[in-house]
Amino acid sequence: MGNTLTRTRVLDGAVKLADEQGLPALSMRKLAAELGVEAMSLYNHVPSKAALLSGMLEWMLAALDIPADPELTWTERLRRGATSFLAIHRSHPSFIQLLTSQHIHTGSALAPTEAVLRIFRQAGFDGPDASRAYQALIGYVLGFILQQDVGTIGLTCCGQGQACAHASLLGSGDTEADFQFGLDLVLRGLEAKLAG
Amino acid sequence: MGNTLTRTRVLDGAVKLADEQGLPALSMRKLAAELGVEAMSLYNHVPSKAALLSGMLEWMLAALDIPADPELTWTERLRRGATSFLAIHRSHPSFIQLLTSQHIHTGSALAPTEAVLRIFRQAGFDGPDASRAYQALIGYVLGFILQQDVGTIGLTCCGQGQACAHASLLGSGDTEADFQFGLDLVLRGLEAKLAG
DNA sequence: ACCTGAACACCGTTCAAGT
DNA sequence: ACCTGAACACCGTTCAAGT
Repeated sequence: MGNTLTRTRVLDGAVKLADEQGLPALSMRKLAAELGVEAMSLYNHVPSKAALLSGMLEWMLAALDIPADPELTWTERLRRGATSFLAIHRSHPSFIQLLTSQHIHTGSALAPTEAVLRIFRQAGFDGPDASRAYQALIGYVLGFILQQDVGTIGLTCCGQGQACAHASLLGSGDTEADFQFGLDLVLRGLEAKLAG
Repeated sequence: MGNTLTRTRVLDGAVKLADEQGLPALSMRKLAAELGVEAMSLYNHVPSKAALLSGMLEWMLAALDIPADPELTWTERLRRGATSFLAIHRSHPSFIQLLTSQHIHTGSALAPTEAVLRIFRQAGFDGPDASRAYQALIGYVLGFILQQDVGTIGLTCCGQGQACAHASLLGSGDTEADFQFGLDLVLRGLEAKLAG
C-alpha cells in the first residue's frame, strides 16, 4: 500500500495540522496520531521537532515567487514578490511565526533574499543602499502581516467603558488595499531615493 | 522581611528571567525557583502563564514614550516614538515576541495606538488614511526589528560552498542608521501623500 | 531500515491540605 | 489569605527491543 511513512508525508501532515489547528497545537505525538503511527516513528524521517518546523518553513517558501522577468520594472517585480509573500501567509497562518522562530540557512531560504537584493542592485542601488532598501521593504511586508494578527485582533476590544470604534479604525476592511498603500509608499520612496 | 511574594515581584522576576535566558526558558517552575518559592505560589498573584506573559508585555510597554509635545513636528514626534519602541526591544529581546503572541486589550496597550493615530489625525490624515498611515509606520518598525532576529541571524551562514559575504550584506553594521533610513522613507512618503 | 513501547525529564495546572 | 505537595494530562526525546 502507499501508506509508507516518508519525509514529505510527514511535512505535508505537519503543515496541514498547523493550518487547521494552529502551530501551538502541533506536537510530535498529535502529528503521529494524525498519520496513524507512533510518535517515535517520525524520528526516522525528521531528526527533531526543530527540524520539522524548519522543513515546514521550506515547504511554504517553495511557493514564494519573485519574478526576474526583465520586461517588468523593478518596482513591479518587487510588488509581485511581496504579494506572493502575503499569499503564503494567507494560505498558512503559521508562516510568519515559523519564519521568525526558525533560523534556516539552506538555499531555499537564501534564494529569495538574493533575488530581492539582485533586483535592487540592477535598479541602481549600490552595496550598502541595496541592503537598506532590502531591510525597508521586507520590514514593511513582515510588519504589516504581523499587525493583522496582533494589532487588529488585539484591538477589537476596548478598555474602560468606551464603545469599540477601534476595530473599524484599523484595517479599513480591504486588507489588500491597505497592504498596497504602504507597499506603494515604500517603493515610491525608494524610487525617489534613486532619482535624488 | 521584605521578601513577601507580590504581583510586581513576580513580574519583575519574569522579565529578568526572560531577559537573561530567553522567553522559551521561562517556565512557571523555573520562575518560582528563582523567587525561592514553590511553583503553585505564583498562582496567587497571577491567574495563568498567559496572564503572566501579558503582564510582562504591559510592564515593558510602560517604557514606551510617544511625545505629544505640540512644539515638535508630527514626523519628529513619530520618529521619537519609533525610536523609543526600538529601545524597548534593545532592553528586552522578548518584547516583540510577547507583542505578537499576547493579545491584550487593556488601556496600557491601547494608549500607544491611540496616541499615534491622534498624531496622524492632527497632521491632517482623515479616517481611513490615518489608519493606513498607522499600519505603514508600525508595519515598518515591527518588521525591521523582526528582521534583526531573523534575517541577519538566519543569513550569517550560506548554503553550498560560497563564502559568507551575506552577513555583511545585510545590516551594514550601524543598525541605528539602517533603522532611520527606512523610517525616513516611510515618514517622507507620508508627508508627500499629505501634500499631494 | 523502519517501527514500537516503556521510560526520563520536563511542562501548565487542579485540588486537597496545611498555616 | 497565602503557601505547599502530590497528582494529572500533557510535552520532546533516548534507548532497548522488536520486525
